[in-house]
Amino acid sequence: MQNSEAMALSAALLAAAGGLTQRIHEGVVARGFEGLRPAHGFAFARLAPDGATVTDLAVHLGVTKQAASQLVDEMVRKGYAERRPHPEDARARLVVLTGRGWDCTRAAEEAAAEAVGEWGDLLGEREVRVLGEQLLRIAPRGPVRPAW
Amino acid sequence: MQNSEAMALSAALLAAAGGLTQRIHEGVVARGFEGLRPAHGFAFARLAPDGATVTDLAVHLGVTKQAASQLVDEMVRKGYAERRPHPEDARARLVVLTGRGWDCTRAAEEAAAEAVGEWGDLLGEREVRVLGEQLLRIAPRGPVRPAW
DNA sequence: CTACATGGTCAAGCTGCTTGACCATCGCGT
DNA sequence: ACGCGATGGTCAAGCAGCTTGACCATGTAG
Repeated sequence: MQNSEAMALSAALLAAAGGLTQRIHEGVVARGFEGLRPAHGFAFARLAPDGATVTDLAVHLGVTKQAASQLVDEMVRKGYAERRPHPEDARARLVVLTGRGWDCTRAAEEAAAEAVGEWGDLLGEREVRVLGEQLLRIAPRGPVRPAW
Repeated sequence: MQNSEAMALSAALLAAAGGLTQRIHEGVVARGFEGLRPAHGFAFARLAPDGATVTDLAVHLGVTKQAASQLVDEMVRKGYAERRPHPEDARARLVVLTGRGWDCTRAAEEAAAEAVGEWGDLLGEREVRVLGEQLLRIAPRGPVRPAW
C-alpha cells in the first residue's frame, strides 16, 4: 500500500471520528443536556457500570488526577455525578452517576444510534456490523485520549 | 441495531482514531520533527498542495483566524512554513510549506503507512482497502475538528 | 509503630483558544 | 474617480483546561 493511500485512509478515519463526536455531542445537547463537552462522554463511559475513583478516571482519560478531579467537580456541580465514600478504602471516594447522569448516558446512546443508523442507510446494516468488528480489532487498548 | 451496539461501534471508532493519531504523532517525533502537536498535522494537510491563506486554514480547522495565525506563527518560527505575499491579493499572505515542512509531511505519511500496515497484518490488505472506502463514505465533509 | 505508598485536594502557572479592536486592501456602486 | 462596506490579517487581553508542586489522610509492609 502506498503512503498516500495510508494518508487518505487516516484522514477518512479521523474525519469520521470527528464527525461522529460532533453528532453525538449535538444529539446530547438537543436532548436538553447542556454544559457538557465531548471529553465528558469518555468520563461517563468509565463511570457508567459501577462508578470509579478519581484516579481510575485519570488513568482512563490519560490526564493527571487533578484534571480528573476538576472534571468530576464540574459533573457534580451540574448534577450528573456524585462522590460517595468508598466502601473499602476510607481514602478513596467512589464517583457514581446520578439519575440525571444515567439519563444523559442514554441520550448519548440514542444520538450515537441515530448517527450509526445513517451509516446503515449508506452502507447497509451488514456492512456497518462488519465495520464495527474491524474497528474493534484495530482499536488499541489503554487510555482513551480525548484530545488530539 | 440496538443503542448499545451503536455505542460499542462508536467507542471502537474513537479509540481507533485516537490510537492512530498517537501513532502518527510518535512516528513523526521519532523521525526528528519536534515541537509539533497532532493539531499541526491538519494544518499541514491543508497547506500541502499549494499553500493557503490564514483564513482558509482557520475555516479548515474550525477555529478563529487569530488561532490559525498563531499556529502559523509557530510553524514559521520552527521552520516548517513561511509567509509569502499573495500573488493576487495584497491584503492576503500565502502560507506555504518549507523544505523541512515537506520532509515532515512525508514523515507523517510514513508513520501512517506503518500503522495502517499493521492493520493489514490483522485484517488483510483487501479488508483494509474496503475499510478505507467505507470510512470515506461515512466521513463528513466540512472542517476537520482537531479537538473533542 | 514506623516508614513508605497511595487517594485526593489545594494552589499556582502555562498554553491554546476566544472575543474585541484595529489597520490595510479589495471591489462594488454611483 | 471616488466612497464605503466587506474582507484578510494582526495585536491585545481574557478565559478555560490542563500541568506541576505541595500537602494531608489513610492504607500497608516491615
